[in-house]
Amino acid sequence: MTATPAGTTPQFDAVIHPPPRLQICGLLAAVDTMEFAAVRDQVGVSDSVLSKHVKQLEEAGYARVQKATIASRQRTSLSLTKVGRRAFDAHVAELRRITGV
Amino acid sequence: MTATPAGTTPQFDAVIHPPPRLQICGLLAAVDTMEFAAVRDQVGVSDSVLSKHVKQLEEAGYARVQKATIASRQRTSLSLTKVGRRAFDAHVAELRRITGV
DNA sequence: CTCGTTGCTTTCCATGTCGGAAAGTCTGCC
DNA sequence: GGCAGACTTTCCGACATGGAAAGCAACGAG
Repeated sequence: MTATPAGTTPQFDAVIHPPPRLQICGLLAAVDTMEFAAVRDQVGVSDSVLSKHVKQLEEAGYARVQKATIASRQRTSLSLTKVGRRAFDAHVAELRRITGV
Repeated sequence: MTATPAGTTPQFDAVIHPPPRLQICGLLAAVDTMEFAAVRDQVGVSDSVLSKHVKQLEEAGYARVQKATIASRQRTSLSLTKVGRRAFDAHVAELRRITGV
């Protein structure tokens, strides 16, 4: 077994790599949960585009979408799953390896 | 002016980001020059694919292709230009920012 | 109860990018 | 002149992406 510094086995992940999704994961990795609108604004994409990317992360089992109706307003919050967090960390480790940190 | 730690202004670069090119740049950034065949093998792509990616890096002014006939063998060596090196560093800085190092 | 609005989702579509396969180019050797 | 080596370019078919617009569900207003 090849031990890796951070404890993560570097692994390139095509689902995470594309710019918009790398950003989404980066944002979600820093928090527990973030609202759809906040992510959309931070990433700078349209509703439809964010929705589509989140869907891909969901299908990969990396993200979770929680809908709630709070104060009679629809609130959709996003978060990374445990698996997603690991995949993200592994991908980042791989990027570091590739870019020769 | 927003100063950046490493002295590089983070800047996402779409020419560098795609996996194959990120790898190529990563390899070239670590050396002065590397031979075409060596890069091809490290990156794990075919001649044609490497050739096409290198061409894109060349057109962006990031890579240099030097052909020489040494010992009656064609030797094509690749290297990053100063601009390419800066772009790569800036892109890596941006990746770090996004992935929240 | 019906309508308009908010907040996403899904569909449609026009581009773009990618990689594999195959043909092409260039150079030196036989 | 013909052939091999080392890339290059061309020709696709397969996807991936984003913008625009139509869909939907849940309210609040009238």
